[in-house]
Amino acid sequence: MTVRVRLAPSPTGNLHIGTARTALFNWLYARRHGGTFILRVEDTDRERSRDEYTQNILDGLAWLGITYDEGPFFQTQRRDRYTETVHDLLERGLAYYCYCTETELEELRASQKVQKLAPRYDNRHRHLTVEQRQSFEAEGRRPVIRFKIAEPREIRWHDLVRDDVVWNSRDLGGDMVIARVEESGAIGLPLYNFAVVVDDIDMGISHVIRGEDHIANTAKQILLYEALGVTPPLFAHPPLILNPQGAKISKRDGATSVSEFRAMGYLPEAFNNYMILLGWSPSNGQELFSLSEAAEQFDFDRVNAAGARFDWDKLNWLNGQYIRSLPLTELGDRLKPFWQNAGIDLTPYPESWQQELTALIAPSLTVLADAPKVAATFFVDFPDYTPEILEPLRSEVVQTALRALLDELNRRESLTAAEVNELVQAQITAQKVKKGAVMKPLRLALTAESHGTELMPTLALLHQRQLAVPRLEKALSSL
RNA sequence: GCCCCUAUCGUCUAGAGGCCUAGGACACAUCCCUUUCACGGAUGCGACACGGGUUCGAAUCCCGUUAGGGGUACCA
Repeated sequence: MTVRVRLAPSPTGNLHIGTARTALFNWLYARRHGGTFILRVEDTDRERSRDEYTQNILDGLAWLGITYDEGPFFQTQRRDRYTETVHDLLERGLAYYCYCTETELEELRASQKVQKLAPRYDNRHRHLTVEQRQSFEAEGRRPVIRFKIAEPREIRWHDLVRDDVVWNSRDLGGDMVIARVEESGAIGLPLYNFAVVVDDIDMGISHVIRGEDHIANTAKQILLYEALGVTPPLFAHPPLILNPQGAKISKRDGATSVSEFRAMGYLPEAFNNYMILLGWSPSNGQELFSLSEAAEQFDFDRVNAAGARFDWDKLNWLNGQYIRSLPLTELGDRLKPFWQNAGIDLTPYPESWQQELTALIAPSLTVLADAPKVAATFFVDFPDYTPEILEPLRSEVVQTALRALLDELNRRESLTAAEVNELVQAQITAQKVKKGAVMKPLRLALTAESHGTELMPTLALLHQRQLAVPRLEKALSSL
């Protein structure tokens, strides 16, 4: 079977993490089976669709490295096909004009609620006479097109993630609206469930892979396939990504769109890896893998049917793993926008210095955006010394040792971390002090911080930029 | 309300009737490395929701309960 799958996002918001994972599952499945991955933008909701969202979705997919083989197609450019199909259904008596007003429908639902019944359309306009239609038209009512849903009836399909799913047509809410009608009386824009089916048929989609929230739509769509005389595709409904509390993930949960994760400094490799792990696992139990590694064995029999909670800790861990596995030059490149964002300009410094800095801070990074903070001390002339911070420098031996070190530093213009280490060691031996007694005061004198990146390379990097000597002098003189 | 889906450590998961004294990863704790933090290494803590069946035997199959999630549009 030729695999043709699609991602069908609607441009009513930024690329959502759930959509991204659906994209991933589609992409992996296509890759695994040598199939085709199609991108189709579902922009029939004209009130909510916006071009900037389309752009955000395209950018997000590109950033993640999720490439598509066909598209992007836009539903608003395929109106003729929908109109044609609506006419076909109308002619064959499978669809009809419904003139109910919004108010009438609201009243219907309200009374159903009182009777503790499921809200649904009662198919009241299914058999309108010509006279009734003309009278509604004369009232100026604007109709919609509804597709007839026969009841009761069992609809079942074999879901690739949850095996057999059974639905009764009774629970579908009555005859469904498939298209609006324009003021001129012409068929207007189609509604989601209908447009999807027409598109999936036209595009030869073999597998519909989408979130669990679409399960109810599948039953409706299968009916449409039948009406159009087409064998439905196979369906796979992976579960939703839940927030840490176990509910549907929302804006309140910190971040929901791919662009936000990008801005926070997550690597696309790590983000992809994490999203796949949320619901799927390779047979060998491997936790770190690339997209292509996953594609080699991805299948729905290993996709969990239960929803997975989003866990920042694990994402952070993965991101750290990927950051540390990056070649230094590559990590340096990826860090660039984050330095820039923090107002730090690295260009005046030698490549070698930049690279040593990158190597020094790499173990401390969880996300790329951490870099400016971790490396802050390298981009100021002097840290903020206070009497409390410099307290450990008051000891006579410490001062002697630091002065000796200062003299040595003054004599050398540039030092490597290894040379700094030797130098410090030599001074410690010469001054007959304990290393532990010197290291902490040295760090404080250099950075005014008690914790930080490895001290010897830090000193070397500071000295290369002529910052170490003045800092030591200032620290010693402000005692 | 009604319909559908789901149910293994705090979290993500392995587990397709005996291999399970339930494995791994994250988190957490302790120790080691490092006279800092981080990284890294080691060890530990920690789960089959509950109740009935089926079976010689059930985390695995069936039913029910409970809990969670999703849906219930002239949104997608």
